[in-house]
Amino acid sequence: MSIDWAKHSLAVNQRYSDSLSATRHIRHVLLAAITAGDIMPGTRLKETELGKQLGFSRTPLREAIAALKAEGIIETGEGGSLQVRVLAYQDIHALYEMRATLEGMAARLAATGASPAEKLFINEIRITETQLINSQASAAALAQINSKFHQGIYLASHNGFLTEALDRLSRTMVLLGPTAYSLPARIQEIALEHDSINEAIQAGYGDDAEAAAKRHLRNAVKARLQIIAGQQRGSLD
Amino acid sequence: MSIDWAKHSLAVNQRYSDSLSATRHIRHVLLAAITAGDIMPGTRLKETELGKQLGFSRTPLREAIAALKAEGIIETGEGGSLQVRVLAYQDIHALYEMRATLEGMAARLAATGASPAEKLFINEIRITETQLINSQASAAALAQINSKFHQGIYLASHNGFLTEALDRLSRTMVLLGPTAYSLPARIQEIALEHDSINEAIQAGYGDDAEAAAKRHLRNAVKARLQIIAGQQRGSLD
DNA sequence: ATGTATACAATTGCATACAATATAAGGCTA
DNA sequence: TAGCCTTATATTGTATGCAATTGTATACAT
Repeated sequence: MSIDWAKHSLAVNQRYSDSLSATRHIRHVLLAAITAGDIMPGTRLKETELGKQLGFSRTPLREAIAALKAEGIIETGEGGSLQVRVLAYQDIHALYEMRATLEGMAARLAATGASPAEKLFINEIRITETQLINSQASAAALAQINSKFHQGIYLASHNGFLTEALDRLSRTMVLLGPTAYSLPARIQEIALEHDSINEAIQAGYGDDAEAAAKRHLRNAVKARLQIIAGQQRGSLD
Repeated sequence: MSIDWAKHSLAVNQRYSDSLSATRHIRHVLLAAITAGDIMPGTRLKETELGKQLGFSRTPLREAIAALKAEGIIETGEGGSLQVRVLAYQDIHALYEMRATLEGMAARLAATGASPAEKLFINEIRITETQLINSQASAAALAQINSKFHQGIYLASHNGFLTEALDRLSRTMVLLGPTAYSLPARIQEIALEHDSINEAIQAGYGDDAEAAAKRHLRNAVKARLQIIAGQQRGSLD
């Protein structure tokens, strides 16, 4: 059975107006497929097969994979075979620990150094988020606005390396599976936590912003563990 | 005029016992050449030329470059041409700001979570460093032991993502040119700063370790700015 | 029946060949 | 002479083919 590559491919083409090179196109499509859960961690990827399915030769495919390997999304298994990276249990803690530190840093920098326009922008996203929650939007829509909120803070930090590191972590996070928005109880909590981050940023309180962001992430781990506990991972395999 | 690739190639082969694939070999050689200053930021890299000089075809070369692009060491200029990344002045601050946060985090985690063996290991490196300084070792030797000291702390943090992020930053730092060990006055300062980091780690004081690491990095920026100011960058280019 | 060796198939790694695009030079016209 | 279009060259992007390595199945021996 095969994956619906056309869907992801189309989405990427729309987003980038068909202007991407094959290598970059493939990279985005693979990330989209992993994010969507079409390819699970541990899945073995065969170059010839993938190339045929995606409609590209192996050369750009291999370049895309080289980039994803450098990012830690794809890893080489035994004997050089390719597979989607499998995160160990303790990796989850390490991942969130990193995010807590970096999100804290970003929130602090946004609070102390964001321009008025950037603060307005962040605040606006917060308002939209509330509206979406109240109108009971889908988990996907909420995840998207959540992503925008955080992204807005990253950019307002005015630190390209920080932004890139956080983007990278986000891409790695997709290996963990469904987002916290699959937990109804968590949605309201997230809104409140975002609120305190936003308020600290708007007021320009660096310490508060950092603390709020760290609290937010600590709670996120908790939610994540709950999700994992819910997935009964059989010992077969 | 050409670069002495054989030297770097040999060094890589020795370090990895010729066991690397062409792609990885090339990646290491390119990094070594950039670190050594044989290829300066902004230098245009031509695939055909590089491939011929390195003795590999363009395919593994391009894969190595794809990985380095993903890491932000190589960038694509106008029209898809390749060049070694050029860091802007403000990038330097962003880079050190990131390192300060992450080194602080690593030092804290090392202080609170390192095993006795790890603490001993870090302490031993510190002792070796002092001996090297007293025997007036070369800047290269000092840079190497410095790297070991920091690496030891990274590993003791028991956080793979943090270690990787810091390694990545270190690799990006080579784009800045010569290390701070080219400043004689800075050498003693570094030793003292390392000492306070080490002491806090040995004592298990997380807060102190983080603070000491951040101080260390703040002073490092200062030294870096001094080096940059020393390089008269004429507008002749 | 189980363990091992060998042969075969599948897959990755690398090299060469071709296509598309950008850069630069030269000539033409205003 | 300046500006622009054309063409030639250089360089990157993609495809295909071959070699080497690894995984797997089958047959044989213990």
